[in-house]
Amino acid sequence: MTALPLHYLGACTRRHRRHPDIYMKDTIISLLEGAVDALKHQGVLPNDLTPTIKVDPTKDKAHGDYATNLALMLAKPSGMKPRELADTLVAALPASDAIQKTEIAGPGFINFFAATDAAAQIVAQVLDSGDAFGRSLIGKGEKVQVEFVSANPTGPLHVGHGRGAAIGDSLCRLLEATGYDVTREFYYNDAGAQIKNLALSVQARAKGLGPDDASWPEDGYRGEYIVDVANDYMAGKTVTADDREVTAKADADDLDAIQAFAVAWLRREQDLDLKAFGVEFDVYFLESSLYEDGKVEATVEKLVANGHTYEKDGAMWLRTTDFGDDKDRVMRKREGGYTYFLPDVAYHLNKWQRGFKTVINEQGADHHSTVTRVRAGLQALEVGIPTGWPDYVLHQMVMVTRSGVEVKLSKRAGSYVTIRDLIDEVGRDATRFFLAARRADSQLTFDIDLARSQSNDNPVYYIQYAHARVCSMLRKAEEAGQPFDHSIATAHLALLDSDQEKAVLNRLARYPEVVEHAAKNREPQQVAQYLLDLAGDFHTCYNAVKVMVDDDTLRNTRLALGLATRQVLRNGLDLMGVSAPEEM
RNA sequence: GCGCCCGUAGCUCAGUUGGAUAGAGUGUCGGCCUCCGAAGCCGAAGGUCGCAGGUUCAAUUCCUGCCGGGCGCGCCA
Repeated sequence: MTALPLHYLGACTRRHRRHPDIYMKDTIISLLEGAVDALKHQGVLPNDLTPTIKVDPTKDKAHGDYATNLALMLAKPSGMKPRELADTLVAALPASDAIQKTEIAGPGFINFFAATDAAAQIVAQVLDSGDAFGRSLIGKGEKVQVEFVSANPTGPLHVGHGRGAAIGDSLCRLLEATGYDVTREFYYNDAGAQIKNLALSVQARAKGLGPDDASWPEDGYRGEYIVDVANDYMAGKTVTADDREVTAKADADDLDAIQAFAVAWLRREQDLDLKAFGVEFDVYFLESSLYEDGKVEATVEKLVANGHTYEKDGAMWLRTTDFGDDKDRVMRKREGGYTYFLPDVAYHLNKWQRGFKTVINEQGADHHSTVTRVRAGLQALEVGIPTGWPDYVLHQMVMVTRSGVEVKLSKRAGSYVTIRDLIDEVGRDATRFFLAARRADSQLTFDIDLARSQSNDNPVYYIQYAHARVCSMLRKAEEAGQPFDHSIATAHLALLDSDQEKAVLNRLARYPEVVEHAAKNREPQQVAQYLLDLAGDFHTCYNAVKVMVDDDTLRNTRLALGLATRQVLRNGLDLMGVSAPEEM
């Protein structure tokens, strides 16, 4: 038995996963495969042809529901004119009840018009699957680690962290929905120079100094929260953060005690903000632990032993230029102590050793220079880590405007907009949606005035409103003594035959693919875009087709479409960490 | 100067990995509630997809070069 071409096997698994009876697109693909095979046997097409068959939903309903460019792709290798080949392919298509008719259009597209009852089966599929609709096992349970936010514990989280949190968490939800075993991880840089700066700042406040005093530490943190930390420290308070509890010594001269307290204080602060944002981590990884466990030293020794280091100007350098960097990097400073990048390498080695073949780091693009550096360091370890590991998702800067004026993001100035500000002013749902609904690699303008205006402009309300509308219809039906009857509804789905209803049906059918695509490309904004489209289709349909009619069959069938829409809206919103309210 | 990212309607942004007449929101103008929620719907107007080449049957999408903007180019993280 000869092996099947790879694409063919792919198509087989795809069909089995997606139920060709339900998913029109896969039905069409398998029909086209049948046609291609038939034409090969007839000698019309060359036998060694292994086309990747692409079927897309149409933009214009005049072009039917789905279209393929197959005839255009095969025109050259078959030596036929595109439209002629399209005719031949259509003639060779196996018979199917799912297709009402086909047309050949334009330069040689084949347009498929779905039979209404076949297309409408998606409603039954959605209702049967419920929360599981759109979920898949593509990831096969493979372990994936996503590191995101990873803010320094030196201040409250700002909008940039918020974007990272929204994108990172949504990405995790997408990966979970596609069958991956996801670990959410937050890396705390609690061992570097900026932490000493934090301790000095708190100490200065504890001694009653302010940023304008002559002895205020250079580059000290000026934010008001430093005062709060200092007051709590001097009051001998106890704070709990993640895994540890720290009680203040109330001694303004003990810098180590101040540092331990301040870090715990700010970690607690950040954790509370993240919780309010609906984001929770599985692992909080402390940079300091890498020193305590000797991981940093071990990493240095390995790099030295591999011969990738050298001494210069009293410092120790890593020859990262051997691995694609544009210049070598200092790993141990002249005055002793390591640069941040060394523990970074040690940390990522640790991720690898924990068995994560896929690691995704979600970070601000202002740190993109670390990408090459960390990868280079990992290569220099020579422990079999693949080139280009780990993956990165970098988000561009967030500019915040208020009253049309940019609000500067300056941690040192202490006047930046925090996640907490946004949650309090705009609400969690809107904040999460805004921050995750745009491509990570384009800059984002967050207009506080616009976002806080509680009404009209907010796209998330548009989606939530569609959800609440369906809930309202169901309540209405209950009140009228005509509760939804599932068995009546799903037996007559062919009644969903208006243009508006068909638009919703086609949109629903696309959801699993959208989730798969968004997860694969690490682009949560595709889910946001889809939800806006689905909500739009639904609102249009709602205005065009009256649901609460006297006819039991018609009413229940239309309710079923609403219910299926509600289910998909709910599933999609959940992927973004946004709630699906029953009333607004 | 070098590296990464971006440039699409007045504004904010999508564009399903190369498809047909480039979409949505917002803003402007005009319609739709004695009717399931008007936070909604319908219509109009608004574009040399930064510019110029190249690859292709087909380019907003891929390649090259410019122009413009952001970020980075620390023995900071």
